[in-house]
Amino acid sequence: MRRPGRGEQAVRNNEAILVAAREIFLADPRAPVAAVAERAKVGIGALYRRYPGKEDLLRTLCHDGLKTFIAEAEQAALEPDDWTAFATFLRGVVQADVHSLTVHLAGTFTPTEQMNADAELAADLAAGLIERARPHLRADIEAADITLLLEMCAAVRLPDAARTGELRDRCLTVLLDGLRTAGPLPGPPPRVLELNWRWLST
Amino acid sequence: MRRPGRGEQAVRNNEAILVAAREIFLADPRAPVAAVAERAKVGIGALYRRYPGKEDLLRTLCHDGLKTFIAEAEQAALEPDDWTAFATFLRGVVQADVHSLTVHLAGTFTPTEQMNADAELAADLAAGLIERARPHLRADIEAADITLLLEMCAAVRLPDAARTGELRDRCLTVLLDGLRTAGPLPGPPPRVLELNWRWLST
DNA sequence: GCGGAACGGAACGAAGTATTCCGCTCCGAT
DNA sequence: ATCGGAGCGGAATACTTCGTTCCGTTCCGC
Repeated sequence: MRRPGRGEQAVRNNEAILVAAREIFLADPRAPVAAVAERAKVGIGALYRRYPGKEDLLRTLCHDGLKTFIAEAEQAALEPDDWTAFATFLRGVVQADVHSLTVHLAGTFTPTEQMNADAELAADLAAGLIERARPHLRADIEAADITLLLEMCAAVRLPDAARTGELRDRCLTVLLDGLRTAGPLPGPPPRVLELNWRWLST
Repeated sequence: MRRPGRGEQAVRNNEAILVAAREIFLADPRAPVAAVAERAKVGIGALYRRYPGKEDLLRTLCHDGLKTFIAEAEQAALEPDDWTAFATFLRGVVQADVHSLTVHLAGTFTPTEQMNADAELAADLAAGLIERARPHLRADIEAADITLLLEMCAAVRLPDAARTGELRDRCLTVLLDGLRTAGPLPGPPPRVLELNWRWLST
């Protein structure tokens, strides 16, 4: 079912804009919309035809990331070995770079109802994986700690995306090994509200 | 040796501006200069009397961070136990939040010759501490890896500075434990040029 | 050929912000 | 008392930077 000419271009643009937006906004969350259009090799008009405004584009991007997170969690949950499931989950999420989106774009748009629901689902799935892995984890690790660790991995960032992935995997390995040791951790674990501050209005 | 009146205020402002600038620019590297003045309870004029332009302020701030880094390294090096020296160094640097400055402000100004020299000294001091700790570290850790781990800790950030410090310590503990385990790490370690890309001109 | 869907990108207007400028205040010396 | 000027505050200036709109053009499908 091949779409010829203009129609074909339109379909390609749909994709190209999202890919470009991801690259641009991951590199700089405050980048101008025009930069996305340029990267996508598309006129600004073509972009605004699809998204009523910048905020909608950001929202879509972030929601996509959330869906990826959920998909990774569901995928990893299929793994029978508890620790492997947990590690696979973390590696998948880190490689997908989901948290860069979340961390950088949080607060730049108001989430939809659907996004909130998905976020809750995502949290539940993650909690399940962590619970399964708990026997292998140091005693005082909580789910909220994992969020923090994921954000830490997202902080590893180079101009070269592929290399960034390699280095993140390297860092994540150190973290994972650190999660299995026995000693106590200092201070109380993060509370949910402490992790969600980016979303608080204003 | 008390300085009365205007002179007293001037001295206080010197400090107030730097403290305010640190807080403001750590929270948002692109914050307007006016925000610093407001936070410091100082007129913009008072600020521009001291720094010819925004870039000079940022440079000063970053250079101060570099000096802090050096001081922490020298301080930690006094510790006789190799591992304790290493851990003390990392905890000190993380608590001082040096890397937030580096990571966020890199590229917003051109470094002075003195800064480059200090940066080299800092690298040497850090390398010395890492070398001392090497017997306790997993085999394939390199100095450049430590830079990355410090940047990761800097990514932990909350509105409340004190709480941020607590959580960073928590995360750093996981990392430190991960650094002592035995397994191999995936991928090649970061190269120096990969870590310095933020400084490359435009 | 025609109509309209889709495009590209110039132009517009609202913000935001680095820096300048100037009138005012207060200290210290004469 | 008075005066000079160091230091201050913050309004005004002069741009720059975007988000968004608009319109002429292109290209299919009929």
